[in-house]
Amino acid sequence: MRYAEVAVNSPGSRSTYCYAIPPHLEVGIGFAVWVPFGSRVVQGIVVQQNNQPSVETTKEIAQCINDHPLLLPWQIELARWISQYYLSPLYNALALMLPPAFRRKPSTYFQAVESTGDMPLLTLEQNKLLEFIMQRGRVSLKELGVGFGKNNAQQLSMQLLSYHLIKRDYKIPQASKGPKQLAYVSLKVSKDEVEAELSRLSHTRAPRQLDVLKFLLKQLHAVALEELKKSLNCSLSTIRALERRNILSIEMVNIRRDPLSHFKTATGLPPVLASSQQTVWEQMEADWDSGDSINPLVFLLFGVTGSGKTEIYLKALDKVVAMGKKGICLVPEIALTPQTVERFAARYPGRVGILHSNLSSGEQYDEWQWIKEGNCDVVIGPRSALFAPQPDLGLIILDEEHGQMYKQQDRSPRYHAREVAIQLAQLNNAVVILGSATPDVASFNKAQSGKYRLMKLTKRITSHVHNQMVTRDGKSSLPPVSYSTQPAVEIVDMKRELKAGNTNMLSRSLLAEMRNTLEQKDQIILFLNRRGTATFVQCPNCGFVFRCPRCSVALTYHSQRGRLICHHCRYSIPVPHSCPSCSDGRLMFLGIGTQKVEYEVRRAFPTARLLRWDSDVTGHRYKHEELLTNFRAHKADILIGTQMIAKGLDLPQVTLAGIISADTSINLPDFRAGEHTFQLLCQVAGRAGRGFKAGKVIIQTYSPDNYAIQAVAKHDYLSFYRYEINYRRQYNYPPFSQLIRLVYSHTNNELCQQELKKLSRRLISKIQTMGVNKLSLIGPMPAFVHRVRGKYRWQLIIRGDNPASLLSGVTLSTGWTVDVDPVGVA
DNA sequence: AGCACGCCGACT
DNA sequence: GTCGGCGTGCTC
Repeated sequence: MRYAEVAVNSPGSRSTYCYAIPPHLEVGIGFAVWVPFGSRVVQGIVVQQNNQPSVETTKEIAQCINDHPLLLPWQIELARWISQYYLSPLYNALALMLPPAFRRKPSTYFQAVESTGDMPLLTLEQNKLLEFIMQRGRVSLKELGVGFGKNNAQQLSMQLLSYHLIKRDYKIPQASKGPKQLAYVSLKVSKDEVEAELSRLSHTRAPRQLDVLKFLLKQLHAVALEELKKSLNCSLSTIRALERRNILSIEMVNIRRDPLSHFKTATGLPPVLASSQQTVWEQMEADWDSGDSINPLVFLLFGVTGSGKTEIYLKALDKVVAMGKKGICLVPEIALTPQTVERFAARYPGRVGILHSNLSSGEQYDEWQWIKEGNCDVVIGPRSALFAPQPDLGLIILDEEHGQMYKQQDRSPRYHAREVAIQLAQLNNAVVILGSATPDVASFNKAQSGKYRLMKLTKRITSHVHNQMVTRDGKSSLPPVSYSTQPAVEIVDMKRELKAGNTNMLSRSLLAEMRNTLEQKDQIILFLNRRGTATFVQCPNCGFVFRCPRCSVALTYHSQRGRLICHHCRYSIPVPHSCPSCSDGRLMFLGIGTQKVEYEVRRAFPTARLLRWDSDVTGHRYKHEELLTNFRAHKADILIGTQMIAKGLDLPQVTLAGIISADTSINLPDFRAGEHTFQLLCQVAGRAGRGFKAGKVIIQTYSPDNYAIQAVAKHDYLSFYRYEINYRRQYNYPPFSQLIRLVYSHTNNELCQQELKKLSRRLISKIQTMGVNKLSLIGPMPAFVHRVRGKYRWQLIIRGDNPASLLSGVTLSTGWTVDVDPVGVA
């Protein structure tokens, strides 16, 4: 007998379970299988095979899900690393690499059994259920739940099962997603035979059949059945009649639902590299080719916005493809980076794969399969695209490597795409390129210490992306590459503005620059990181603030819907007329949001055309692209938006970027607040002056002396970095230590605190017995978002060289989540 | 995730 | 005295 170690799809199962492999099953490492687990049947992945069982009693693997292994050994190895590093169940890590729509849930069925011995005494309800089952023959648990109540049906059936009056089996649903198929019609006989048929038909009363044959004769390829019916306005029976006589055939053909089909891709020629790019590329190639390089070879491509990083990515991809290998390119958010996709698609027409959750599950399935078959030279997508089944992986690119989106926050495994990418590259002997204008402080630190190769692109190249889209004949010439200067940045002290009597959220400087820009017929973007007209509603008399009863965060006023909305759980109430606490009717709508800015701008510039872009603009898949296209086509003068407008947009006609308030992000209770502010402001600032005209940036703030804001004004990453890295060293924050965040969530706040205290005490005593280990605890404290969906959240952070060591042997009860290398305050 | 076991409050 | 709530622990 052979045995398999199986990672099963059941939360909390940290490692694997041992199952016997029945002789008739062809099972090996990487196979997906159905296994009995407790009273259920669950999906599992075979990660190891042995001749001896690892436990005394084993069950047998029920069934294989596929007739071939789904995962390769190196993928299992990668999953093991993720599981170990991020302290997540192995199955969760493996699940990252499984095909889309792999997940299935079997349903339980019951059948009555011929009773052999004495009938045990049954309760009334048990009898009723048994009779129901006997009547129907085979009944699903779900059906029983409808008639008897879910819990009741569960219990009763278990009782009957223990009396051996009924038996249980499972029905595994069909794989939900297969390739999409379309019916195609093609002629089955030679041209001469068709001609003969035509003349025969012309004597009969079958003009429709005649039309169909004539139409098909003119076609070179098979015609989609629907298309044929539509263009000839004929019915299926007409076509069927011809099929019956073997003149034509109807066949199902696999269709690839191409998510790039809506892109009008013109083939692009590689442009001549600017000398700054050339220098960097030569250096990279030298490192790359000098075989003795470390594995994996990681480049940190540090280049200001508009310095031409994408062209370097394409060069690297060219090189990898020339070696017969393929690449993966990660972007922080695919919906917001259509330009990157366009650039790759233009250079590799038909050879670009796209994977992201906005695709329908059918599209995801097709794309996954398409990639697995080796059809894509590069796969572009968000962090999950890292697990695309790209064969012969030679290159992994992380664009905007500092992006917070690269960390999976909401569910286990809470992995960071950068770290996993490096691990993945090591397993495949691939090269990693981390690109950023404002690298993660930890990444830059690694580059400084020589763990990564630092490549600098310091010069800004005037945008020539649009001219680069030349036609297929490639005759149009490229404009000469030129360099442009960084935009001038002005910091406006809003305290002074207030003292001068301007209570408007738009400072005098900003208004003046906006007027100027509009006169020049240039474009403006205004950046703000909040949404809603007012952040919160407060009573001027007693100070009461409207808060979400479940999440404890202030409710946000949305004028369009006329409601106060909780941004965490979508709880909402109609706009109140008076204070519920003191009945005062003079409620204040405080704070600023994109809608409020829009209002103010309209008042100041009534004739300017405005576009507003915030997270309210969602719903449609291509809404973002549409909005961007409109703005780029200069159909509006001013774009007002949140976070989203900061992300890698190339808007050549924008010459003014205004940051309404830099303070929101800088005051967040997070050790990375400075870094995030710097990165955000740099990105916004980078939007101005990407074309041939010089740009201008205005930052409004109440803390004009803050180091991050000062560094943005000087376009000086290095001075920011030096300040930041000293601060991190001084307070022993990453990269000088590692953090693990433990969050406990429960409906009872007191219980939460107790649980935290319990664990905290236990960990403290463990630190003492382990000896001085440079380990410390931060907390317990309420999580930044203290209450979500009716549950309170408290957290405890372990800080040290190896915080995971403190958790070995510690089993956390349900309600705990573990986040290794947490980011943000979420 | 389910499902069973086990320990404390409101009912006949 | 029991029914039933949920906190806890286990599943090869």
